[in-house]
Amino acid sequence: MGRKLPRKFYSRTDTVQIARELLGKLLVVPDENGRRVSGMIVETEAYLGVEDRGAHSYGGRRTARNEVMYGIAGHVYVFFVYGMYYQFNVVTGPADHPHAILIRGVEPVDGIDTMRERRGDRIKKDRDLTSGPGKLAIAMGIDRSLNGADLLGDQCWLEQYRNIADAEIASGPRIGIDYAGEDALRPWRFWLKGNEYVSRR
DNA sequence: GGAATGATTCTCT
DNA sequence: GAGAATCATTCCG
Repeated sequence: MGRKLPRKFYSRTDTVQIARELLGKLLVVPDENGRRVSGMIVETEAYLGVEDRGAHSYGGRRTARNEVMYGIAGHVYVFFVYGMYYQFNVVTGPADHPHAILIRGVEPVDGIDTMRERRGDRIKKDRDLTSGPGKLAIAMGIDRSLNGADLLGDQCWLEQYRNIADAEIASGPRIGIDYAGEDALRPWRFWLKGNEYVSRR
């Protein structure tokens, strides 16, 4: 069992670099009985604050929903989209530097039976448990109650897990932000080449 | 107050 | 590959 990544990991200003480094880290969210449910991060996307049309904080937009993006690095930003899915993000950089990284895919490590229960019987292949941001939120038990949680606290956290070589990492445009114009083309999505739990390949 | 829409997924065809 | 599901949040008036 690893130990929690330090605040310093999150508070650096280069969010794109942090998004790369999140690959291979373990996301741990204990269940209601305190048992570990975890997955190795295999896909991330960086959202770069005020100058990124794809980000909720574009142009300095600051609302009740995205308030935690403006807070201390190493906290969790959870929001709800499409009337049915939660998205799990990690806040990076200094305060008032509203950057965040979306976790889009994890490979199940601990508590895979719990994940199967949460996802329901219709999920036949384990591959479909956590290969997408909405799916992994369901499987990991992520909802609104985690919004604003501290990754150095006990509700959820990240641990060192596997070392990833640069050659294993691929990058490309982010998903689902066509409205962002030029910024939709920026290669700020990262994933582990060939991993089954990447949302789209 | 009301209308529009989204950092998605699933189910057909 | 298209269309539905489904609602909190945002923006405008």
